Amino acid sequence: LPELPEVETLRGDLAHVYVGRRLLRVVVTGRRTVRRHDPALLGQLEGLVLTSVGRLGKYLLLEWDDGQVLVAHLRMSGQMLSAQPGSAPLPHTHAVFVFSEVGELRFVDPRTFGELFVAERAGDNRVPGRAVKEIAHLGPDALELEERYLASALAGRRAPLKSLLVDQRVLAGIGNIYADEICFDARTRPDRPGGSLSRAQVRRLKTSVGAVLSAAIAGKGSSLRDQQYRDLYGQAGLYQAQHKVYGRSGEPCLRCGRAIERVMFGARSAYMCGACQH
DNA sequence: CGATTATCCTGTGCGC
DNA sequence: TGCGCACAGGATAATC
Repeated sequence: LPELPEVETLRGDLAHVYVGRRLLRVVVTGRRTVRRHDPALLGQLEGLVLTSVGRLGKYLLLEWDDGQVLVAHLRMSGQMLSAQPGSAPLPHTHAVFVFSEVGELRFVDPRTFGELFVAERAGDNRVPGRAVKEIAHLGPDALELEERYLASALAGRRAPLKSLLVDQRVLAGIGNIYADEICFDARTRPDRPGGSLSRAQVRRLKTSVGAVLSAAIAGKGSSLRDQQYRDLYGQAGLYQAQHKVYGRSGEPCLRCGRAIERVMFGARSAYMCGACQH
């Protein structure tokens, strides 16, 4: 399940391989992959040179030399894979981008929740994605989080902290796995009302957001048992070995030894230690 | 605002 | 060994 660390890992690899290369051809075969506009619009990118690869939250922003932006979201099962032209495509390959010199970029997505669309940049482009109106509702990127903003975003909120952390309008980039890991690192219960955190707890939470996400990026993201996250080269991430709570229901807390529990709220679950998270 | 439910979808892994 | 089904959850919308 790609969240910020996985998307950031992919962003770096995409930039490394494809920036400066010319897009020769685009073929979209997925019926649902481009759904905000006519899939044929992707054809407008043919002949352009990729100038940068940005990221806002879990959205990838591939910018071209005429100002267009190809926006991509992997959702649950999307993958972007480099491939040699002529090699056998994986099942569920929905789009293929053929580049000069460096081969193909393939969009593979079994569950078809992922999407691609072309946007026009408009206005402020200092922060990647901010000039794309389709994702204007996103809060600040979780890696750019400021303590003052976090404090104001949580103030007065009765919703569970975890619900706020995974709300992309509040903060962009955090999903189910890292919300649990961040709450554990901050020693804060995920089911606490967001507005109940003290100033010191907000500060610690802010630190944990940065620490957990940075460590996960260093570990090239998390690949769970379903292996749905793969990097550009088809490799699994490494950070799952460092998960402290996610998926560890019943196993001992690495801090205090108490069994990790799984608590439900709404239709979603959270993993936490009932002894050292307050 | 918040809580809840549903929708999209396929691979996996469990119980029987 | 095989079948059926619950489950996984990111984003969004609808309803109360």
